Amino acid sequence: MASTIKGRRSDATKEAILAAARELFASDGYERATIRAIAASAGIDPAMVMRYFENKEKLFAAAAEFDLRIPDLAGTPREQIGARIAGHVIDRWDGDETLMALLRAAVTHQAAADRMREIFATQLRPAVLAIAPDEAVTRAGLVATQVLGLALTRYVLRLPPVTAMDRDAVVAWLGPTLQNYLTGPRPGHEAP
Amino acid sequence: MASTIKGRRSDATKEAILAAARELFASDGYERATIRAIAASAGIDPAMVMRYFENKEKLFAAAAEFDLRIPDLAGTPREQIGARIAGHVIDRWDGDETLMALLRAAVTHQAAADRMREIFATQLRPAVLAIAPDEAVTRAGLVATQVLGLALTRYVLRLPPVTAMDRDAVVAWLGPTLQNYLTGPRPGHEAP
DNA sequence: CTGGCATGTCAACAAGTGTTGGCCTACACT
DNA sequence: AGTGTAGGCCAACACTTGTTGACATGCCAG
Repeated sequence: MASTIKGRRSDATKEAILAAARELFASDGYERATIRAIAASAGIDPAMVMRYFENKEKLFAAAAEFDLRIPDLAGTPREQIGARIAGHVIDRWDGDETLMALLRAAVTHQAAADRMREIFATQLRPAVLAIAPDEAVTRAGLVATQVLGLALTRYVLRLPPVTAMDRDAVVAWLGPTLQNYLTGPRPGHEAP
Repeated sequence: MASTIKGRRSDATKEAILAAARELFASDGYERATIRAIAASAGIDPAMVMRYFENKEKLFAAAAEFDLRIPDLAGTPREQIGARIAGHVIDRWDGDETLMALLRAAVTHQAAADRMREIFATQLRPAVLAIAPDEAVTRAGLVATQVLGLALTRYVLRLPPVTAMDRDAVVAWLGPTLQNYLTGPRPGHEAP
């Protein structure tokens, strides 16, 4: 039996398939991204895709594995948390098309939407809980509305004024919003 | 020749097709909403759809005609504009599934995304221009990020904490955000 | 009644989909 | 050397899609 020391040759093509899948799921969505196109983009036969990932559903699940990499906010001053998150979102989104694949697919595909909710529940919600235990779940939901709204209009719909904003502008505008959602008073419950 | 006084009988089925199309485009997105399913939902033959609307593309265009019905804000006090818009969004969204059809389709379908940008340019942008001429286009874009983000998380992804918020909570949380985007100072340009 | 047009149905086409099984090739081990 | 096996390709399957053309049915004018 071959040793597992330096990885089998198949691991390379498996990774090539995953890269192609992420790219096509991101640009075309779940249904338009065909197995044949993914295979062609990876330079192999469609049957290979089925060999390594059983079916399209599981291929997507493997390609849509995603870590938000929410930064540790313990060190940052409380009043800068909003800006910090806004900046992080921009940075995280630009380098990785996985989240776009997930977002595009989640809109029409059940499993992708489930995954999105799962990421929310296991990654965003706990992070918010650490910052603002009071009404944490609602606050996390509000952050999601603004952050995903930015992603939708900027990377998917490409609304001109939103794509035109540079990193600094996004941080300057969205920072205060996120700050308020995270640490602002609960409406109707102003501090006395 | 038949008089056009009371509309031809075909207008009824044409409207039935449009209603079914809106419903299926809204719940399934562009590619998953098949002509056959739309026809079945309308209780007629698939060929009828082609007779009345040439092809799927044009059927969608007809079904996705949409008016945001942005209320006239001349009467409302300037500091309540944000809350007013937030409330209007919730109301407008619940009664009409056309916008959901548009949103779901826009994510994977080019023409739908174009339509979305067009609605932004012809309906939202002018309304913002009337309120805040300074930096109006950017402000309109920011409003779009928050409003579409709410729509996405609440009606499409159905993130539990977002669907759990009632109308009042949405207005209370999003109102100030929209207010700031519309009438707040331009970041880095605070009034002296 | 008879023609003609609007309204509708049926069956089929060509293309594209996910998926499968058989076959080939090259390399690692004995 | 021979051989087993992992990696890869080809052709085909069953099915669904948008779309089309031929054929039926009703209704109104003459």
